[in-house]
Amino acid sequence: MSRIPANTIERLSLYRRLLERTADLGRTDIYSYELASMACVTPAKVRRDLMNLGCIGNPSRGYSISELIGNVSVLLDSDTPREIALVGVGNLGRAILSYFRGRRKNLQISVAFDSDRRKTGRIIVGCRCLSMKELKKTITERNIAAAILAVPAKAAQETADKLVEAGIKGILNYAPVPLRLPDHVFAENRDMTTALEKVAYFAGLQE
Amino acid sequence: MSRIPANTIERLSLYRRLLERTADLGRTDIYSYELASMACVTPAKVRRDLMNLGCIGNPSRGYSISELIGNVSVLLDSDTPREIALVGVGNLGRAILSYFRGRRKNLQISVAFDSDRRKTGRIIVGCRCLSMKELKKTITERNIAAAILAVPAKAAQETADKLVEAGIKGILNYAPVPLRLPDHVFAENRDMTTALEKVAYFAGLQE
DNA sequence: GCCTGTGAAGCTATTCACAGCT
DNA sequence: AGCTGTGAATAGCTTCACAGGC
Repeated sequence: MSRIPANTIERLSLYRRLLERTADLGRTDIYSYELASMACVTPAKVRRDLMNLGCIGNPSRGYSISELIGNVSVLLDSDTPREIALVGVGNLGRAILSYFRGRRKNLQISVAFDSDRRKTGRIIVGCRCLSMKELKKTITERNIAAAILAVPAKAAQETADKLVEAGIKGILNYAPVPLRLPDHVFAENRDMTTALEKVAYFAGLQE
Repeated sequence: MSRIPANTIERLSLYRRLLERTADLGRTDIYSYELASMACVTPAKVRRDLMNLGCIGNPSRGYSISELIGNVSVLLDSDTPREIALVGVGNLGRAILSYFRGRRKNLQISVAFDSDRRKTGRIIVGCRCLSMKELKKTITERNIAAAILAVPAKAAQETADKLVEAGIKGILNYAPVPLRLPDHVFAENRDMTTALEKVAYFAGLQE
């Protein structure tokens, strides 16, 4: 499989959602400048992304929407629906559960873990919550490759270590600390404090 | 003001938190490789970042922690405490409110807005929630420069337009759609769907 | 004429590598 | 000896710009 830039992967995820909406409107083809306008990026970027995806367009009709959606899906969706694990069912964890509830079926949070006895064994926002003791066995047996980490900062590293030990290959990290992980585990950090400080900084620059 | 890369700004936010913890342990100086290890980045990156910050280190002692924290604070904190507005007090909005509650005083969510009558006029997670009608006046009068957008996808663009009209200069966008904004308004998109699909993709690559 | 596909150029961020300092 | 500061090299991403197709 050829090398597709991470930024392109992110945009392909967005394109797919935009294209699904466009297809629902009855459109069958789309020009790069139209998709660019919807995604708020440049047409050149769209064409380069679609080239990386392996799609070819037609100068008179643009790109086939169904072909684009299909190719993105081949790339982003596993053939078998992917299970995702959530660790940490606090305020943020619950918001994440409700956010993903009923979205793309190919990518569902299918199990959650928390150390709080009052949460374990229950179903929270439609998701079974298990204890931390059950984490390794569950993730290993169900062959879960990706997890969302929504635990407090001080528990983040030890929790990440458990996930790695269980065989996790990717972590979406909402804790405000970086994770020390082996090279073969992918991490995406979504620290809110950093994001807010960045926005405040750039908001202040143009006064 | 010289041009500091966005990635450096993000790391400086992280460095500051790590350095505050280190200072609490009684340390007064730190080497680039130590800070790099804590932040999970390379020492060269740390040195380059600190150079951009305008800090100079000493080969025998490293960098003065208090000087680093001071310089980051000059850069990231306004002289007057910044107010942040939150728009959308659903599950995610409330999680964000509770996350930032009691953190860095210089950067506090001081007002929230929602279109739901049952929420407006009340105090939710310690934050006054006002109606959308009060948005423009409140943000303009209090000169709020940055906002967090946590509304459903279909309300995102119109809400962003209202924020821009009120004079907002930066938006932290949690809605799963891109925002069409004038050039002078900074946006940081934190779409969870994209983030999760990216992690799932890269988690799948190393199997 | 207006679109796509893409080599080449341009830009930005990261890393190398080493002189200079203590 | 071991660190910092930084020019230069590298890598990665984006944009240009234009040949080619409908």
